[in-house]
Amino acid sequence: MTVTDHLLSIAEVAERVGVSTHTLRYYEREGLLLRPVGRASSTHRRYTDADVGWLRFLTKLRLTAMPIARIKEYAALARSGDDTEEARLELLLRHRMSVVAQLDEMTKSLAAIDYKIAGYRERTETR
Amino acid sequence: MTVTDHLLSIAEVAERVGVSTHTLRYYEREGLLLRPVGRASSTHRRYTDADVGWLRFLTKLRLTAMPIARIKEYAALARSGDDTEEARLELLLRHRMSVVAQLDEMTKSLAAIDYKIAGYRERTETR
DNA sequence: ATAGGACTTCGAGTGCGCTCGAAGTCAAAA
DNA sequence: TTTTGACTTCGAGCGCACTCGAAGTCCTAT
Repeated sequence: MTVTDHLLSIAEVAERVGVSTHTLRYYEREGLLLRPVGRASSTHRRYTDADVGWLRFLTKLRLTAMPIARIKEYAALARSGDDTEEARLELLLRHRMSVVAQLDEMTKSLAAIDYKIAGYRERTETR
Repeated sequence: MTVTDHLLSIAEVAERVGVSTHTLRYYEREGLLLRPVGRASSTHRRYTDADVGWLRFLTKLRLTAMPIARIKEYAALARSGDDTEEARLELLLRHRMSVVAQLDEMTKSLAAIDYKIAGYRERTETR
């Protein structure tokens, strides 16, 4: 918390991170955040830049199909201190394998789709 | 239907296509197939090579996150004859855009994950 | 001071894509 | 011929990740 911290409302964070305010509250309920979100006057949430940074990373994990439960594990490790760094690294490395596999499958599927498209193109343009 | 056709049971198709027999029946119920699956003795399904080919392509559409409903549209077009080829081409082209976008987002996410991994590596290996 | 809108919690509802189970039928091997 | 196990239909159930709505509270601008 330095002087340069912008504390953001939930709506501002939703816009910056690209999810709904409902989803932000859901993630918090599920224990996916690294620490309790600050509150203005003990009710309205106030997010730090660090919170936003983590949420942005979280959305990348989701985008690469990491289940909520796995992200929860990762967040729990991160909350448990520095001696869980190795475990976190291993978790990310395992996830990395899955992402590479997904990219590979998608790329192969794209090739099949392109092949089909080429077929239609031939028959459509020769008309 | 040539002499060289291997008619396959649902279990054999499930194995070849990489989905469960339950899923195969579900796809059929949902109207995702191009034509009625043949039957042995009017009960047990018998799939042709063409059926398997379509199912393989169908799984690639699913793998690239095309919703069941869109696949249903595509199959309906394909069933409606040759004059829907242009419409099918457009559908596939639109889907292609989405696949490319997904690949791009995934690749960017992978970069973020790799960046995080590199950070852990530094701190873990310098110990 | 007051109005209006953004925020709060909490539980319930939704949509998608399967996945399962029951109850029964069929067919290939011994 | 009998048995075993793969097949059939049908409707219901499930898991995931949100998404929504109700009912109430708080902040900001006028």
